[in-house]
Amino acid sequence: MNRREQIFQTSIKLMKNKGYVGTSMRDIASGMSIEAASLYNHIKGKEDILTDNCFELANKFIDSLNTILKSDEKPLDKLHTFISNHVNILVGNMDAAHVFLYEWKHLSEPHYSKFLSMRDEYEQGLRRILKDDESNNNFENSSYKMVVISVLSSLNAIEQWYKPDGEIKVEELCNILSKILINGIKEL
Amino acid sequence: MNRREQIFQTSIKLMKNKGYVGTSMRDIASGMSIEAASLYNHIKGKEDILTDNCFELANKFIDSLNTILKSDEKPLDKLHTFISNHVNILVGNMDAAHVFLYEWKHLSEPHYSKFLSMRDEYEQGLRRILKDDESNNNFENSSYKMVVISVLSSLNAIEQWYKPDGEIKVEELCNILSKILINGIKEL
DNA sequence: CCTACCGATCGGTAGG
DNA sequence: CCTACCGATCGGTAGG
Repeated sequence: MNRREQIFQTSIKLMKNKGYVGTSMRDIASGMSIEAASLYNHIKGKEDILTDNCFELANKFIDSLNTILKSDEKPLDKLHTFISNHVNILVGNMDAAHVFLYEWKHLSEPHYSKFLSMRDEYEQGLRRILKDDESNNNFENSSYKMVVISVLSSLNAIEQWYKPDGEIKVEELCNILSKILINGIKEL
Repeated sequence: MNRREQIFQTSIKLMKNKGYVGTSMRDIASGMSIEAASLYNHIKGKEDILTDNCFELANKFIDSLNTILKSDEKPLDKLHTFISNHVNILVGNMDAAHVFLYEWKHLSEPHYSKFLSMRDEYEQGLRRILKDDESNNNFENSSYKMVVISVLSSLNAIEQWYKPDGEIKVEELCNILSKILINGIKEL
């Protein structure tokens, strides 16, 4: 891991606890036992950290979505794959996911707008998958936004409680969440 | 509404968009067309705003919980009431709820610890209600934390998409969410 | 409710 | 990677 990646990892951990604005370059430097000025040999500025982190994850989610949309799986299988991919991205990037989920609003333009449009693309993708699954195409149009956000919120909540070293394995996690969510919406 | 309440309302709206740390006393003053120094005639400091907001909502949730726990409703009805109360508190305080949900980590001690213990109390209360409902007492002990947080996250997501003036009414919202969540967990 | 101001800290730069 | 430093802004106070 190079110096730049070390700075990112240190920053993300601090920002998870103190927020993006509440984490100073001196906090980050101190966490790496160097001076704040030295950070600028590896990154252009504080915003680099937030921007790179947010889009690295956003790209992973969008890549996953596009792979699913292009595949020839059956709709219900697509939904399973979507959930599984989403969970795996989160679990594989717990600290980064927290900053991605809760600090993106501090992105400056044009990143802010770009991020929002990627999030929208992702939500529309899940909506597409849900609509193609005929086992629940009987709920009203106005409910889709709610269902999509509810499902994503439940999945994203993993970041709040899941311990990668705990007793629950990732596969088990995917299975339980798939059951809860698919049962929940199929009879709407 | 007195001056203090106006300051709170202005602050909460700003903090929803820019975060607690990212919102300065000068931002708040500017939003009220006064000088920053004048704010201190009505509040002791910036922390007042966050602390009061977080505990006002925390108390509403805990009060709702205690009323339900003391009632003699059947377990499944308690669950319905819990969901309905939770949704109504959120919908009745959309801006405040956002700050409550995402800015509490900037609380200083002893408020920070107090807040966490209240959140824990609320989660344990929902766990109690779920356990007493025999229609889903068949899922494993280790799943409760996950189920509790998933349910709360889905409910809290309302704050992200619900428009109080939109086509979906609060009662309808409670009904749909009850269905999704109770269907989702009953077959676990 | 204001003017005037405080020490502390911010992100970042110059220069080595 | 450091020392030394910049202008801007922070939360907050004194005094009226």
